[in-house]
Amino acid sequence: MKYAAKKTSAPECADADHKSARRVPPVSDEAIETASRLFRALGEPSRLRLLALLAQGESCVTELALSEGDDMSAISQRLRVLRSENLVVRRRSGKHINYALADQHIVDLVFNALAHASESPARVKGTFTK
Amino acid sequence: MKYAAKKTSAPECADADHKSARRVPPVSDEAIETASRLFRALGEPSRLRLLALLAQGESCVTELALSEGDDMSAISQRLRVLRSENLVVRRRSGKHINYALADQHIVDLVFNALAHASESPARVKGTFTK
DNA sequence: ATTTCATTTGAACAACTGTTCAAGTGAAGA
DNA sequence: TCTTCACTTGAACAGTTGTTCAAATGAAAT
Repeated sequence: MKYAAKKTSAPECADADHKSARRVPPVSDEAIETASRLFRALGEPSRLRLLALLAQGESCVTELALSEGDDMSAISQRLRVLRSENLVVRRRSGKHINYALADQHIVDLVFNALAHASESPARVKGTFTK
Repeated sequence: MKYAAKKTSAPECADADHKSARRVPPVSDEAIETASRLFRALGEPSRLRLLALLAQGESCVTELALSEGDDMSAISQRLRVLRSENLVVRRRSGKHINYALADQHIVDLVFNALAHASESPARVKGTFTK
């Protein structure tokens, strides 16, 4: 059974002094949608690896397929979803089509996450933290 | 059919001068795995909304359920996956259990993505750019 | 002790998404 | 023009994941 939003009296959860915190502009539904699509595109090892490769410089499908040890079709499918979220751009160069990360912002996102991942202490499984 | 990794001669794709680019330490498989799990957890509107709410300050399950107009069970399930990726922490406060974003790093990730999403020009569908 | 309140959990089901493969496209070279 | 090369695409299938609901837990109040 769903609750009615913002209806009943507030359940004074936290001690008042916690409600201070950050001042944040309300987030539009559309921004949420867009951001979560972006994250979802990043949320697949096979695609993230591709981005990590592209972070070293642009590369064509054949080359990526070679690095990944997978066929072009598979790579191309992955690049398709990355492209649909504007994470990568392509341009033709002779017989090949080169892909590159779309912009610095993406580079940062990927590196931040990878950096965080490299130093993060594995997943939590227990019931309660202390 | 899969290609053998790093086998055959390189397919001189890009013009040599593009291969310059960024110098990047190789990324471990584990970092990729961890980072993509993190992204996947963020890649669901329902969960991302929860994080956006928590970005305004800690909150209990009842409160979140009220804001979201959904039942506690649903919220709790979402918090479970957020917690399994260390995105949120919980602590008991009387009868309630309060959740909060795990650390500043997460706050940044969420805001960066939301900011980017708010100014990004929708998804690409066309075949070729230019 | 017993009940109640706040939250968690497991299981089932439906929806979604990644992979695979065969067929299609289109630029470049012969 | 015909062929080849590099890449893309649609469709099918399987594995994954979010939602839902009923039952379980566990701290606090009676």
